[in-house]
Amino acid sequence: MNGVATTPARNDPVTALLQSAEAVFALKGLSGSTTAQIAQHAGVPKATLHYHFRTKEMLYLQVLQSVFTEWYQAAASFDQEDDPARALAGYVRVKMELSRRRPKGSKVWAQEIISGAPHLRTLLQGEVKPWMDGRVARIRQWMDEGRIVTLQPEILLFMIWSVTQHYADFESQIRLLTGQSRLGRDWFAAATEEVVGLVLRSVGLLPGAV
Amino acid sequence: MNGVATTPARNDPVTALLQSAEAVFALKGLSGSTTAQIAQHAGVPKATLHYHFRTKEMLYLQVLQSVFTEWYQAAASFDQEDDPARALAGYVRVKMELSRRRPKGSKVWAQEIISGAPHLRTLLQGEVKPWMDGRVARIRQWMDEGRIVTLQPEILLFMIWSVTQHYADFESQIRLLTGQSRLGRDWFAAATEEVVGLVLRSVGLLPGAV
DNA sequence: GTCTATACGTTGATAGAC
DNA sequence: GTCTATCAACGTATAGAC
Repeated sequence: MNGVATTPARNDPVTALLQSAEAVFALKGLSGSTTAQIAQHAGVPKATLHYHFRTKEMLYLQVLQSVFTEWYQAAASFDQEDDPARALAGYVRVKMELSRRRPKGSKVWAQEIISGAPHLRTLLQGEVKPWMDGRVARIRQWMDEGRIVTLQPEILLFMIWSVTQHYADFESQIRLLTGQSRLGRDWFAAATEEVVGLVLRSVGLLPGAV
Repeated sequence: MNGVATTPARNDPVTALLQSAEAVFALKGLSGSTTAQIAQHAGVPKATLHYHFRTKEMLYLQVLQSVFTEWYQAAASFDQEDDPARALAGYVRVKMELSRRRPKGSKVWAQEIISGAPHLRTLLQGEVKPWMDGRVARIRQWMDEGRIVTLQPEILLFMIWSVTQHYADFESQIRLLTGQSRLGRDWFAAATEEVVGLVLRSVGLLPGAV
């Protein structure tokens, strides 16, 4: 192909097309990607793509939806702990693991948001917003109980999202600046624990060294 | 135009084209943007674009270079203070201010990185990397002197970049989740101080509430 | 369900008048 | 320097054979 790392195509053309679409959309976004690229990457003719997904946009929406579903399930880890340190650390670790395991999905999401989120408006308002409001209430309770410092809860969530997704979205920059050919599992594990420490200290958990 | 907020065109076609290019590239990236869109947004015929910038890619490179130059100058604030709290707080404030003032430039940069940074390889290795190495040395010194907690310095820089640029790149998501039609100056100022607090606490500066 | 062939609009870039 | 007109290449999507 053309700059797109080849992924072995599954026998199932739908699965192969979804995977290939995620890879191609991650590199060029919706409007910059072509159905020819996606089809070639999946090892099927263009017409097969248009048979299973009526339009390029339909395929794109399915990729976005799939990424969101996985993120949404991962977010459940936030609620499984009462202790703020455990809840936040767990959430950060899950998000970092998703950045490592599915960086292309994160990149598709990021480019859609950067482009003004025209295809995510309803998803953000209908599903992400209510989830966030619930988490905001919990964070506020921790603050009221004096368990974490007082701040605008949304800002904390934005920090966690931006820092963890950075390791997926800006992976090429990180690689170039740290001189790695790819972000391996060990490096990622070490970075994850550093990020956990940063996040916990940032809300006043963990003792500072000063 | 088509989803692109109209910016009044300058009399100077080159300036108008650079501004319009930044706006259009921010929405669609290099391959998703068309010279027709950029020219129309600037209020000039396509041929005028190709007269002043030989190819679409040349125009794109000038936008990227311009964004980098501004970021690089802003980064000087990092060195003007010996005290880590002042240095870090100042750097965060400058980066947040740039996210507010020039969000489109940040978005162009972000999409280029997400796409694998094919046009930024030399810039990142030749200019950003050396700058980072210098800053890493300073951070390490602060750690050795026990003024901040011990961590991988690069991770701290990545956090500052991701958190501050998030307010430019993911602005549409933030707007939808916080119910604002745009991120105004006052909201941004408040968010900036929250972020400053998060960053300072994350390295053990500022007392935690716990 | 899968493919080849193709319709038909859009694209980057230029030619050439002013 | 600026514009209108134009072109060859490429884009999405479909028709219709197997």
